[in-house]
Amino acid sequence: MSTAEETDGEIAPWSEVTPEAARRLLVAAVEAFAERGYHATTTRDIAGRAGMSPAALYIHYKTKEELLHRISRIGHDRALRLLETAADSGGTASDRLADAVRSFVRWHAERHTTARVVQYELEALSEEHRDEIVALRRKTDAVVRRIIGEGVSAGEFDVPDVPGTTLAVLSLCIDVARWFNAQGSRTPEEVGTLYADLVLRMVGAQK
Amino acid sequence: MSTAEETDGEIAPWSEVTPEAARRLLVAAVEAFAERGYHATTTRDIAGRAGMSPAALYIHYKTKEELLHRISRIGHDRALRLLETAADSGGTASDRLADAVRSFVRWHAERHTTARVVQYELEALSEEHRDEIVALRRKTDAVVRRIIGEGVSAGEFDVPDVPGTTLAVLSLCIDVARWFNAQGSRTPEEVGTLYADLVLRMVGAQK
DNA sequence: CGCGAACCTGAGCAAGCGCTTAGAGCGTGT
DNA sequence: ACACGCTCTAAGCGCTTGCTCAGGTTCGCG
Repeated sequence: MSTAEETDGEIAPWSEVTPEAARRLLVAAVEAFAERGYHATTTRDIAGRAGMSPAALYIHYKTKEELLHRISRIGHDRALRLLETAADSGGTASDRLADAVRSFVRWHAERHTTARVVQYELEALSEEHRDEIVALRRKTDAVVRRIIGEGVSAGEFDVPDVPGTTLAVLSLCIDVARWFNAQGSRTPEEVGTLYADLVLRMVGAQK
Repeated sequence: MSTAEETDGEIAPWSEVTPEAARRLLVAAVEAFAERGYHATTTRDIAGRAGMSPAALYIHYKTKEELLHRISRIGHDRALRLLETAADSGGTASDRLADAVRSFVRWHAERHTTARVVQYELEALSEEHRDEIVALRRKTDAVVRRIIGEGVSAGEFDVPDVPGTTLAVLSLCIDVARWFNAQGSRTPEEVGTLYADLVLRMVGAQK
């Protein structure tokens, strides 16, 4: 019926999570958190989806919150790496910004289940864990701001308010996780391309 | 210490909610839902904030979910009216789109507490209630799409993908509720102005 | 004054929550 | 052969949850 590897219609990149039972629990938690939200999800539901008893969860994770933290941590790491790869590739600022937006958006669409948890359940984290995640988000922000700043310096972009525009660009991309529907008519690829174009317009990139 | 009327630093527009005790409960619920989320909020917390016993809540509302529905309904009505007012005012499509975005964004920033509940707690609603709210959202979408469509017809805008761009514009505005911070450096007015400019760029409006 | 309606509280119920514990099953090293 | 460590379960503990209900207070109105 459902293999542990198949979620969101693609191979789930949870290979770093071992052993296999811990990964199954984590994937189940992602699905449950995305569907109902962290607080509305019970540990019994998570364990059930993973085909285990409720107690099995606590062999691999100390608390329900630790599960959320692990998910959030891995997701943020992945998203940040996507952006950094695009930012460090060669090409003009326009190329790099378009690349960054395209891959960032594609990730949020393809893996919207994960992204929803990663982006919208921050407040359910403990204080220390939230601080750690917020630091990752600031890095994300810095990467995009740098690209836009370089585009302005190079005369490629026309942006009166760099921090504000950075915020808007990231906000636009992140919100894809909220509305994207796999049953909808747009593929992640299409949304990525559309958004890259829109963002280039926002920064007044030369054609 | 805290009057019932003062929330978000402005006069709360909950005047349609009577009697006063029901309004106090509703305002308390908005605050609590915005802070912790619907599922993490207890009826005891809501009643406590309103200075009442837990049982008092059930004199004015049948369930906790009814409270959420009332909040969501009123909020969506208000947001939709803001957009319609801007859409029906005279002027070019650019003027109307800028107006719509500015007031819509300003509302999401000024009343981000309410907006957060309105925009991010849809899934906690019962099926019928959610259907009702989704219908309002479709209306919202239609208003913005109409403005953009008219701008394209008039030759004011250059938009290859009208539905996609509409989605992106609304998504951008709505997400303000998530990140806006009253303690931050930007006023709702400033964010509205910035966003109106960004959106005009997105639709390729003539300068 | 007295009556009824509207409003609110204290106490608490049934259900469900996160999490714990005792112990069973089983593959592995010696 | 056997003890060990790892994984998992059945049962359930203590607590909190949404919600109820019997009863008290307050008020407008005759």
